[in-house]
Amino acid sequence: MAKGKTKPAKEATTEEKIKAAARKIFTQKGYAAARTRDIAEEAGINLALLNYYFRSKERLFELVMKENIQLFVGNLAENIGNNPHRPFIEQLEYICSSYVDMLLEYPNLPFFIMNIIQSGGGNVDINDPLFSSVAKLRGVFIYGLKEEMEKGRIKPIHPLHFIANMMSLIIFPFIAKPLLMTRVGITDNKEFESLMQERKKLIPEWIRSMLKK
Amino acid sequence: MAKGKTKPAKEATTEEKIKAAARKIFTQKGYAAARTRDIAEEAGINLALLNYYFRSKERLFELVMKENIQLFVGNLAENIGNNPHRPFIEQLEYICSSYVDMLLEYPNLPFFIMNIIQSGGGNVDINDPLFSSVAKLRGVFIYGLKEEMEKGRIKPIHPLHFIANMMSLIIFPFIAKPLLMTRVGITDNKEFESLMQERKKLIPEWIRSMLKK
DNA sequence: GTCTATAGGGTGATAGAC
DNA sequence: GTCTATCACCCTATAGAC
Repeated sequence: MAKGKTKPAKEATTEEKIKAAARKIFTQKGYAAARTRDIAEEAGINLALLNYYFRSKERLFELVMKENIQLFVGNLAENIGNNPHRPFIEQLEYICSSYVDMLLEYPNLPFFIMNIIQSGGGNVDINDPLFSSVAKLRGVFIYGLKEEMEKGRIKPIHPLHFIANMMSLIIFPFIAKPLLMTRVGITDNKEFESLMQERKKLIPEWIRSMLKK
Repeated sequence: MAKGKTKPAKEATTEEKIKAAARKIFTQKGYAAARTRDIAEEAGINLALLNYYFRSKERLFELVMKENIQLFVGNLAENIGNNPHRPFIEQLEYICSSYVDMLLEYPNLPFFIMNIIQSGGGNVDINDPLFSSVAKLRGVFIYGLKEEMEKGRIKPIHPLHFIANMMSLIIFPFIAKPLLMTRVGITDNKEFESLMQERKKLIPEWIRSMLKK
């Protein structure tokens, strides 16, 4: 049973170490600024091994990229898609909460995504199935929004404004973190994180008040 | 009068052409991904000339960077600073309007700034005088916010949340433009721009409703 | 000032020993 | 599988002719 080529998954295998290091470096610096030597060093292995396991820098990047995109939109879209009948306001609360949690764990993800959107590393198609898994989110979530509008429960708003506002309030602080902190005079990282925790509750409230008639 | 070493500024001088090309390429791709060859080609000149006028890629970048940062925070902060007694709500409206206008003209600026914040090209000190010219904005603007809170005219809010929300709503849509457009099914650039125009009025309204007691 | 040619250094990738 | 050594290429920067 514990035979076969695949390892017992006890300790981190070399391949996994490289991938982990690649995720860290790529996510931190983007494709162009990241050097394979950095990744090798971070993984504590030789540069040649990187090309032994993964054929090239670009292949390695695309691997990391797809996993990052999955993180960024996949799980979320799936959860939304699986609960299509949850009340609109609860969907909203759920999204904010789980997204902020995810970003607290991977704070560099927004920069990474932004970087590839702007025409970053590997040949990214923004219409990739991965990205368009968000279509599910759009379908369900925007449908809920329109329903609320039609029933006259909220102020009319263009879907793009709504989506933009929600994403902005959730994601942007993580991108602008250094600027925000110096601007407001915060130096402690813990303080920033606890403020982000606050936003999990605050953002839905803010959005609700925006939509109030 | 029209003598001296400096040109009559009739046609674009070579130096200016290079700088313009550099701004375009650097702003679009960031420091690491930009190649001096791209810049030279964009400027329609030989690569050697780039090093003749500006000593190195890094010097050229720092030049562009400082001008971009100036664009991003300078003029705004100055205007705010020069009208410290304008009513709070008018400050807010003015900021949104002029910032969106500026971003419509330089839509890649947010990407550029975020890129150097994340540890981009030249040795950027985020406590640079240029950045801290924003201190002026902070000083005046946050003061206005606190005053409103003390007078009980708005709901209490942490200054970071307030600044973050304002910046988010203004800036983020320009960063996420491609994603937003596919998500909502917009293909025409003009439509996106006119939606951004709408936001000049909408954002202050949204923020006001957030702060309403 | 502007060009061609090339130096100099770094980066991704591979050959080959172990 | 893992390493050392090295190649081939690309990119920045400069030398030198015009």
